Amino acid sequence: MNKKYYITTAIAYASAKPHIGNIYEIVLADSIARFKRQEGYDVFFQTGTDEHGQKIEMKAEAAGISPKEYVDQVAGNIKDLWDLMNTGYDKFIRTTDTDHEEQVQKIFKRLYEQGDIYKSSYEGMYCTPCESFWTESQLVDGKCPDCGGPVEPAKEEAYFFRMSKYADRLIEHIETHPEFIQPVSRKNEMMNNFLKPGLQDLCVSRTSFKWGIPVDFDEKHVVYVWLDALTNYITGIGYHCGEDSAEQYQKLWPADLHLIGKDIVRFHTIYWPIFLMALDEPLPKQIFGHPWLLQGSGKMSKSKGNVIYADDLVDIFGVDAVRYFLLHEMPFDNDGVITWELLVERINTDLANTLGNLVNRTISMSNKYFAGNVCDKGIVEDVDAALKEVVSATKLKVIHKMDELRVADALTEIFVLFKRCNKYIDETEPWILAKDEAKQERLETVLYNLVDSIVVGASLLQAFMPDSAEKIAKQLNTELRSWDVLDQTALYPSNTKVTDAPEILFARKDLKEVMEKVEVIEATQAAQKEASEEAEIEEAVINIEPKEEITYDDFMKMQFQIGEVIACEEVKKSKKLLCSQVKIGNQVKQIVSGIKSFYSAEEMVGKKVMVLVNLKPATLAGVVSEGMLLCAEDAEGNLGLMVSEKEMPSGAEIC
RNA sequence: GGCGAGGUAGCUCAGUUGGCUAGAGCAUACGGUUCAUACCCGUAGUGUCGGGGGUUCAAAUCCCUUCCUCGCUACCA
Repeated sequence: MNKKYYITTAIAYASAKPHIGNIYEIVLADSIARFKRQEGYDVFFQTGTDEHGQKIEMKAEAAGISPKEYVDQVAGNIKDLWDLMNTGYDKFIRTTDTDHEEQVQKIFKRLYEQGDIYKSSYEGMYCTPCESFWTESQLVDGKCPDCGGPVEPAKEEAYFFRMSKYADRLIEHIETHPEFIQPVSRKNEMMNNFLKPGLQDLCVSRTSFKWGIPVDFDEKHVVYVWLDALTNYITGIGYHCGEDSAEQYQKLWPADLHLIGKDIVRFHTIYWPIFLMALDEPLPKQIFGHPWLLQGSGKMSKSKGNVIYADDLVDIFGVDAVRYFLLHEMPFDNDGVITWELLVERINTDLANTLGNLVNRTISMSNKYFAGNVCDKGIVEDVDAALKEVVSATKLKVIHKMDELRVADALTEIFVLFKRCNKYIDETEPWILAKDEAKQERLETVLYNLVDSIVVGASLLQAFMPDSAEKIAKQLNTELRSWDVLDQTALYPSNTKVTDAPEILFARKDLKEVMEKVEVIEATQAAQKEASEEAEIEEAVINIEPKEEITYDDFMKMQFQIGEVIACEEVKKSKKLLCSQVKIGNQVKQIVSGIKSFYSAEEMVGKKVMVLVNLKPATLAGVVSEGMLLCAEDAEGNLGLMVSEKEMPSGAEIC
């Protein structure tokens, strides 16, 4: 029986249409899966969607439909995109699948019963989109350290997972399995920032929203998104909590590779392994946190309006060209860049010139000289050996690169083969042979060698560009070769007739024409963005969790006054802090605030702002702060200083 | 502030344990060729290997120092 290979992608969050950066992951996973399959592994490739959480609940509400209707829609879109990219996954799991939900409930209960999960309460700042609680000290600029969005104070009864119990075992595992976290720089980050300082218990339930998997023995609670989402890797293949798991699970688990974005490395390399330890299941063999695909100068985001979507790319360039670009341009541990210029350049030079033109010229010559008949006449010359050497050695080179997940390098190796073919044409000069009656058989042999080599190259290309590989084989009227003979040559059946009407595999693109199409796309996007912004303005209110009621006396404890900023400078050791000298009545207080990204030190001077005066002084980044400047915060976390509606003197009490 | 990664041809990067004239791809220039999607083949480059100092017969490669970029993380009343 063949060795199994279980590969997964992260499940996509079903809140919006994935952009090209998200598509990278599925294409990468697909290529690895296809490659392993080609190598003879019994591959299982799982992907899917993460469909619970407050953010989806809110989006659905805004759209006026139920959360389930909402995620059905988005999950459908995501699946369509995956299919558009020609990805051959074996299972598309959705966290709203009933069998998944059922298992998550069982898992939660089991962990609770064995004491790994305990009930307590949580008090802190909550970030809705991330569904995460943060301590005041974790906040960045008063905002969510993950997404930079606004947080609001919240307290809730919650279940916690005893992470600390398993921390030592995890540290040991990571240290004895250097391949576990890839690339290694991620491993250092996890060890230094989370594991070594001491792992905190993780809150694993929520009561603040309903759209999640209910905790079946405590209905107020729904299961925290990560415990829900991460377990998809086992529930999707038939893990049965507390009883015998399906045969499929026995065969496939542990996973050979979890392919994820570098932003969720923490959840996959710390929480997920610990959940598995608690369930007494083996850990996945490897977790690869791939880099991002950036557009031009910065990370793509909808708010910047610079999002490139896969379907637009496919419209212009075709599926395989986009796959090629994604796989080729993404380096191993740095972020990659995507621009229209690069896209056009890459596709023209590699796909149209090197590969497409090679196939085309070879077929044309076969037709022109021998009516399409390709025959091995066995008239060998020295140059043939050099070609064959490269062709037969490529397979091994590709294997080496793929073993290290260096997909881009593997592709490069295959293109070395095609380039060698082009060189071979120059060396043998078929058009000169054609003029010499005596050289006809040599010419036939040359063309045979070319066709044979191209078939090898196309077969190697299959995992990365399945359609194109197939098309090439079809034009050469043959089948792609099986993996075990890809280090051999001269297997093309002699006397085969190639197509007499070679189709252009990859058309050269004119940058100008492409940019014209891009302008149309961007205009459409801008229009959509404007429309959605208008819609947002109408609903641009912010609801925060109500705090506990206070008495008038409580209120009177706080002293608010108007203060005039008379001097302000940046706090050197900090990225976000401004240090202001604020004149309040006759005294001057030094106040540090995290508003550097919204106000410059210069523009602060002269402002009359609202100050909480009697706050206990504290030291921030080595600077004493004797109060607090009050700000309002919008949905994006932007801060606006509170100022009086009428001109008021410094020191005026606010009551 | 802590931890980590990195600064090498115009661009993207490779450079094993220090060793011959520092490499590849793309872009550029020139030459060749015409079967082909104005394509292919060849040649040529240019680089203070971030700056400074040191070890060594010899350093992009080791040590020290300094500047810059990036990632994670902390503080941000």
